[in-house]
Amino acid sequence: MFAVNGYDKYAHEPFAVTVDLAVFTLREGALHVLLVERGQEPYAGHWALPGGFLQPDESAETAARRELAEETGLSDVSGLHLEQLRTYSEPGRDPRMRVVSVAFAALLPDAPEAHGGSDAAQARWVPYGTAGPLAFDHDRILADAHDRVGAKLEYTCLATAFCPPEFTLGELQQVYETVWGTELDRPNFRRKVLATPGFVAPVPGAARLTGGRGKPAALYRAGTATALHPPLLRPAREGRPA
Amino acid sequence: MFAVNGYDKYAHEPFAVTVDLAVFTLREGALHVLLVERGQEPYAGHWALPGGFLQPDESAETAARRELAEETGLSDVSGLHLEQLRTYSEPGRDPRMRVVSVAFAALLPDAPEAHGGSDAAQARWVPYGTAGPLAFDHDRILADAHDRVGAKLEYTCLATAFCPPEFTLGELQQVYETVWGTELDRPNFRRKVLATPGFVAPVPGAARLTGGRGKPAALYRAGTATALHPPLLRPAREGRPA
DNA sequence: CCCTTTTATAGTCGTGCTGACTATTAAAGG
DNA sequence: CCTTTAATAGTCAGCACGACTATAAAAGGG
Repeated sequence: MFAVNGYDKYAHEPFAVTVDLAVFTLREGALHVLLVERGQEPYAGHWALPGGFLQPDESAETAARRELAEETGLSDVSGLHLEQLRTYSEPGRDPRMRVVSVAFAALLPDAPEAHGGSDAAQARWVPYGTAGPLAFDHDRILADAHDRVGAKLEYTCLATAFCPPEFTLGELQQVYETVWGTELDRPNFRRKVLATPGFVAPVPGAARLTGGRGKPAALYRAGTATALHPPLLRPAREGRPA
Repeated sequence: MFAVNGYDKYAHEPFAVTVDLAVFTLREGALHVLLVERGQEPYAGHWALPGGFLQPDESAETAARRELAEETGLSDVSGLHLEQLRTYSEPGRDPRMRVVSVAFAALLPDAPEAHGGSDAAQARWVPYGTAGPLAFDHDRILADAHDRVGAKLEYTCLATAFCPPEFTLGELQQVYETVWGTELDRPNFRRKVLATPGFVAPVPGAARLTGGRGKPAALYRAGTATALHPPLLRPAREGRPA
């Protein structure tokens, strides 16, 4: 039996607990999200965020990383950035049963072509914003994830999580521009990043020559810092002061 | 029976879902937290964060607000700031059973003397940091909540949630100083707050005269803005550049 | 081989936010 | 009436940031 005497004055109901993942990557200068196509009702044929049930012996973080490995097909997801977003628990969010879902955002430096992994459902990278209405409340979760990632770019070193181990400052700037949907001044961005200790570390003598048409760019690695003091604020939108 | 056919390839286990609340207020210039004393094992006699089980027909937010009303004894908690922190789901966090807990932070402008509410367990305001080891993983939850609140003071108008409907700029400054544990320059704080449109709105002709010894301070209400652009950054600690 | 294009990198200049500091005003208390 | 206390006003320098210009180093085309 599930009930335990003397825990609280309320009898407690059991809930199904799932994890849902908003997995972001940059492909060809555009922000992409990993989606799976649902094969069953409800929302059969709709796209949804990858996810699955929490198993008895694992935490939500462990389950999220397991699902991430399964859906992306990557063998090693241990170094990837995975961050808990929030938990969605509205009673009607799954029409069949009561499901409480812990949502995560994951950031990938490069996108291997998605495949179903061990699941039958196919997974696909979709440009952010082009997916039609997603199943359940996944539109909301995805929008919340995008907001969170955009906000964390301002005051953390999160942007390097989108980049391969060695990257140029131009690639790092593209992360900001793509996620924020704005353009940044290149010399100013460079000055700001280099002036922040621990944000990036130069790779001595290395330069990216592959296919570039202009002057080869110096390569950098992610530094040891995690926070940005002061933050790298995104440009104020119209109607917003300062 | 709880299982539903065809949901996913995994058989899913049921979990108990609770909400835990880190309720903060300012009493006599010090940050206080609402704690309850446990009467039963495990952790009998230890202090713990208030909380309880999620009921079948309510979301975590609804449950949190219900618990907040019960534990504080306040009749109207609808205007209080309540914010989801994150979800704690490590398998061993409750020694008896598998419990997934959605943690919230709540901010109160003024602290009514706590009482047990409808619960038998007594609730008490405790200065932040003075409580001994809390039950379960509640020390971690409380520390996470404090971090979150401190960080959100920087870039949101959250500080007004600690203040009564009408407050002075000195009281608002005390919120920052108390939560951050630092002192701020009064003229500079004033300049910054007044220069941020929508942070506070003056109450025309009103001044706080009660008991004050110096010049009476003008009264303000919370403005319509929610975010601070640019943010009000806390002073850099030693060893931290910029 | 030169010239254009492209991209990275270097530097300049002015504005505005901020920290540190001083001065003034308006109350209470002895 | 003078001191104390706290709020409010104002000053000044440093620096971060936006906007902008200039130079360097590659590829490509005639």
